[in-house]
Amino acid sequence: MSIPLPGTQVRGSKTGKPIMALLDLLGRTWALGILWHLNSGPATFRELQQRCEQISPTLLNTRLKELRQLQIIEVQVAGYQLSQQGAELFEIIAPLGAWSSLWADQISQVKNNKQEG
Amino acid sequence: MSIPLPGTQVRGSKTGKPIMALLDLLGRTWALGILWHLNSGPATFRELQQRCEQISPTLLNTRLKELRQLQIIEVQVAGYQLSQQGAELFEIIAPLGAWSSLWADQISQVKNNKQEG
DNA sequence: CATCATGCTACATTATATGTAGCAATATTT
DNA sequence: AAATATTGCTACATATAATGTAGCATGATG
Repeated sequence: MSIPLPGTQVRGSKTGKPIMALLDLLGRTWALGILWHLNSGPATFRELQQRCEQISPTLLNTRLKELRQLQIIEVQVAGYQLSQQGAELFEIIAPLGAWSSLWADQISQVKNNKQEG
Repeated sequence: MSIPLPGTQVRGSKTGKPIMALLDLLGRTWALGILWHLNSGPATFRELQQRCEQISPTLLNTRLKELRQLQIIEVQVAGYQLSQQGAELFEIIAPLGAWSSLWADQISQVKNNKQEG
């Protein structure tokens, strides 16, 4: 898959708008997950693999290349880590954690009500 | 693809944590895009297709089913629209718009510097 | 110099996405 | 009321992406 560089045509969108490039990038398997799991600190390739529940090395490497080229993550002695921009991006999506818990409660409630009624 | 119901095993993750279900869901092609484009108001199937740059009906329908089952969007007389929960989810990701613009600027700067040097 | 860990690549298999055609149902026009 | 148009979608063939396992090259360690 080609890198969703803002300003260029990306998967599913022809407009070149930055938001579309970003949504393409984040819409790829495990992209959000890698971001999420990198927030807990730098990690080597194999450790990141573990954090991401044994994601296949093929996919991990593909996503890492994309995220590096787009300057969301970077490599330092400590291993892969969020770049400054990546950290800012994480701050935006951080509330998804809390939201997802409420959402899970909500869905199970509805399920249970349906079972009861 | 099976529906990433929080509490169950989802694509790429075995833990069942709500956040992993959510990241799986949002990580599917056009899921974020549909959310994004629904924020501008309810839409019929064909109008939503247009907003999403002629996304194929097959994929649109697949995503809509998932998002409905997970109570992020709902269908009313006006067509498809964000549910209450969906609107809250949108509020979380809304800042991605501004972030992506800064990001695009940043990336093009670096590109230009490389060309110059 | 043997052993082990790391960061990957190769490759075959399976799962997803894309794109076009078109159908059934309802709404609209003539 | 017959013809036409629009809508919401399904079917299906093709193309693209993800998964999973094996293992190689490199550098560190005993």
